[in-house]
Amino acid sequence: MNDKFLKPYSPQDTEANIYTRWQESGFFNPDKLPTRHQKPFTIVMPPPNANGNLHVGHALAIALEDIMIRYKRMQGFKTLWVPGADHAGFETQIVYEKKLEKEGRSRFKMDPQDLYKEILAFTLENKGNMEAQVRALGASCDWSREKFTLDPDVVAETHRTFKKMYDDGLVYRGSRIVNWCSKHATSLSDVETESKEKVDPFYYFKYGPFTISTARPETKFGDKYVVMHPDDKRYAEYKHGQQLTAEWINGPITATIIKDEAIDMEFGTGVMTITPWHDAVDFGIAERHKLDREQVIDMRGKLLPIAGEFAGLKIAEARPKIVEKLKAKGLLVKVDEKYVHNVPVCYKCETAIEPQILPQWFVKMQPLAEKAIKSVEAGEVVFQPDNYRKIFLYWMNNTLDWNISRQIVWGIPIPAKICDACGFAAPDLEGTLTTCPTCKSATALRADTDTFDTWFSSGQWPLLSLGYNSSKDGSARGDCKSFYPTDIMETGSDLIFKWIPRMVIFGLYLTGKAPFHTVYLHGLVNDAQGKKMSKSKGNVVNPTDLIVKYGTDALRIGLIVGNTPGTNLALSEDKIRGYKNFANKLWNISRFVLESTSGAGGTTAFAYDPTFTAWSEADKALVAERDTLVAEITKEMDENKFYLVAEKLYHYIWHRFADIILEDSKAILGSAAPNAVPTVAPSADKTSRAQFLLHTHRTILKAMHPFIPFVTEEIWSLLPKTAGEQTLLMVEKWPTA
RNA sequence: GCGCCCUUAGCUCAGUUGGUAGAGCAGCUCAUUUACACUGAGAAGGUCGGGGGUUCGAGUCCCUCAGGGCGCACCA
Repeated sequence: MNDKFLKPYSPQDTEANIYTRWQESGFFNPDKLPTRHQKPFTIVMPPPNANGNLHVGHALAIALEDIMIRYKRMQGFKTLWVPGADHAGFETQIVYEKKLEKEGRSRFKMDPQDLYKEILAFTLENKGNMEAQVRALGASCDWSREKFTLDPDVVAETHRTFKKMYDDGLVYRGSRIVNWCSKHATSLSDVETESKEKVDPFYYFKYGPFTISTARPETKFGDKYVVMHPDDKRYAEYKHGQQLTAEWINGPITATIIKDEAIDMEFGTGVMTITPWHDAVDFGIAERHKLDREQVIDMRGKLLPIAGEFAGLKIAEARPKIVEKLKAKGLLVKVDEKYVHNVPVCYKCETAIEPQILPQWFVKMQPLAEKAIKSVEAGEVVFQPDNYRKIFLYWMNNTLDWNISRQIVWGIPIPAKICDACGFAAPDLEGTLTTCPTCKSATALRADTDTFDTWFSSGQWPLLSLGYNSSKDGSARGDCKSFYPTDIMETGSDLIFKWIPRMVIFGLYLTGKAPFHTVYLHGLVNDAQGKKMSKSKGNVVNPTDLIVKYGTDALRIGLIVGNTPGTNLALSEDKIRGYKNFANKLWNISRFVLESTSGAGGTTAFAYDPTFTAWSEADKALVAERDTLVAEITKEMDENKFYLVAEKLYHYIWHRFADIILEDSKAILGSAAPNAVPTVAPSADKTSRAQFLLHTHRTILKAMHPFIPFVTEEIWSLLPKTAGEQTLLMVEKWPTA
């Protein structure tokens, strides 16, 4: 028996060495696996943001994906787990802007190219840091295939997709209302906004013969359309298109009556004026009736000249002054001081979103969403847990065209030319357009300075990370040839909107195949009381700290047990400490098994015999019990019920194998070795029990390996091997009953 | 407003097609030069949120109420 067993198991002295051994074996790379590994099994890692440290949610994701991969690898699949790093466009730019702010700098005063270079350096530094943390978690991913979301081939392929979609009529440039964050000075997609409850005064004003109401008087300068429901009997005397004069903020205005069903007759007075430039509903009404639209607020949140004496003021300052003026003119009817409503805010800075009409690139969603719905309804993609299927379908049935232009530098540039003279806009991948094809102007034609929404490229990630290349249609397409479609997409449940639908859409659009057959969604990792971790509450748990204290194995299994897909997990340090004890228990079990089956002076009394079947009566029952367990957990592994498997194995190993079977074995096997220098043959009962311990010990190590890879691999390395056994446990066969 | 999820032992959670309630942690009582104190043995602890229904039988299926969480929403 190896002397290492004389000391307690030390994860700190073991894990890094084991990881090196795995990496040097080459087995993370599917092409280097032994020949029994033929059928591909693929997971693409959701690339962690390369802008900071991993949090404990990442640790859960890595643990889950690694369990899936290690299990399948042991079963003989040709496993590929593609690691990645995300430049995370908008998110990283915000992290960097905060850093600039602390240094008293601002991106608005910087040359965009310098800013890009600085963020790139920052990201590359964090990328290395992030990768080291992924390794520390034991991830058996193929680093030789690692992809960064700004790698040149990723950028080139994203550009080609943009062009293809434009050619197919699925991408267009349009002046539509978008979500504008005036702090970050960029537009945002609908999933990048949140709604927040606000209490504001709600004003009622006289507008010609009507009383209208609003929470935003500062947008009302240009309002010249009065809208009411066509069925509203109160206003039946007014006809659609009829004109009338109304006294308004800066003098009389000619107003036009519009009848539209978007109006809620129950709300307010049932009459409103519209501001199409700064309100999505109003924009919709204006679109339907082809009405004029005028900008009132500029891109930094200040009033434009249309506001007359109020021009140049910020919204917050202007609002009370405008109300004051209307009151003085006798147009203020009443004010509800406490009007509760939800306003959209930027999901990062909580600045109120100012809708603006901007020329941007949009993806036409409906035809793409229809394909995704069909695919999911046909069962080509299944969700774990199943209720996310409903959420997915609801989302796909209610799509709006997707704005993919961002006014930030950190991202993939949009390869397009825009003509400021005639409005021409089209992709120009090679940069060959120098004069506008429509109006022939050379001076008005410029390159688009915007970048893509990160999700435009991330949505293609299963393809991009596998080297998909649409320009070589029909020929070799990198790893996509053998590994696409992938098998499982494991990610956080919050990405059910932001990411999953886009991957399904792009996969179907570009290849006709959904990018994965299973979506496994994990929940949030909360603190021990089930409260969300946040910096302000001070309850954030850093995975690296836990690894240092308890070892990666303890952290991994602590994150898995009691964690069902889709539901949040309460993580307590006690739990992880308990699993550190478990790793040590396994260590001592190994020591006992080796000691009690080996002879004195290093001779082996009982060598592991894989073909042994002459079980004693007592051991037959134990073999049957173990085989039942193996059959159960194999089924549960196939169903991705890792929480059940981990718990069952834990219970069997500790409370059956160690507490009962090992204790009983002491009496059967005698004090230590049966006979160092055998004078009589060991009894049949002794042989049977010794073989049972040796067999079951190996079964336990193999079955636990996906969950606690380090300690099981370390123990495996200390076992005397029999012919046919692999040097590394990671490529041993998964046990069979 | 619409939708989804949750409510089971002190705490955190399991409980597969309906068939006599489970685990981990904490707590309690003992034991202890043991493979292992990173330990063992034992006991205790729940009318499964309330009410109603279906059924021979409901933690599980249906209805309803209450509490908690989350998501979506263009009532100006």
